[in-house]
Amino acid sequence: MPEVLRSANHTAWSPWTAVDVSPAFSPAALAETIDGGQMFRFNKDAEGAWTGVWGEYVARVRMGENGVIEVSFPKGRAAETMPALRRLIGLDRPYNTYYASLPRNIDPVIDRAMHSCEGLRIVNLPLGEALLCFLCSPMKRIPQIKIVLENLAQAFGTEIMPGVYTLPTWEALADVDENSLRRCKLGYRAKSIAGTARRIAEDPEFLAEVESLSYAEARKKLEELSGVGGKIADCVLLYSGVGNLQPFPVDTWIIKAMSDLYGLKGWEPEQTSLFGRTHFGNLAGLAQQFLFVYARKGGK
DNA sequence: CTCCAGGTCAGGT
DNA sequence: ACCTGACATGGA
Repeated sequence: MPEVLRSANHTAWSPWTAVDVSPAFSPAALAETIDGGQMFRFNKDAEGAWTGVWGEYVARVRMGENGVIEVSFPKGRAAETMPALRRLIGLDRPYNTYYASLPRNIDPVIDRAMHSCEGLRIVNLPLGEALLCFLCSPMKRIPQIKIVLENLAQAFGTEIMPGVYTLPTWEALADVDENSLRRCKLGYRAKSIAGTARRIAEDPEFLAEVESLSYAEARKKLEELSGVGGKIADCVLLYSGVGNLQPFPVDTWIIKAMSDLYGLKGWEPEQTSLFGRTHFGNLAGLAQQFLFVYARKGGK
């Protein structure tokens, strides 16, 4: 974590402001929403507050009294950052309705998973940023993904506050060779990022087109990119909001959860993803996130 | 030392 | 259509 963020800098940040939302975040839900594998750019400090960067925005978030979250912004930036943060973590979405629409009455597994993380939301990152983040993700633990992305931000992003860097744009990455990417500890994923940067440079409307397509078509289009298979395409679409809440990303944790909790022994990822979308309908991505959290906590 | 991690792809049946 | 190994890096 950058030094400037480690110690409270009262001149740089607005006072903490309570944001009352419904449903309320449980502490677990807040942690899982902003720092549980949907996003990788929020870091927790010694006081328990997270500081995060997305797009050109920076914000701090913490759990306040009585389960009400509190937020703080760079001084003078509250007016534009508050609505951006609300969009990022889904505060203006009807999650009470979403929760009531999941099949918890007929499915005790999803009911238990939802109880374990009351208030969980799905984030809405900029599409290009979600793509970059999940291209760094295969065969890495979440802490390692966060380190690699911080390396990329410091090497090729923009410093928008002392010690705070945005992720590089795809335009910026198009000018970076694969070996320079490897120095950010990307390993073999450097090739995917270089290839994707090249494709987007040749076809500047690529991401705008993805945003205009249906979920199924958008998924297919993203899979044209190097390093993007079904799982990463689903993560990119889910955590950017482009696929609404339909995508059901299937990783090793979801394979384990669906095998252990739903009896889908030996099912392939594509089969499992279709099962999720069929069983949970157009909120499959939200159900997936509850199951992901539940599986990682060992079913507690 | 060995094993595995929010997978994908190329190269073989 | 399926199956298999390779792919970088770091932590347990």
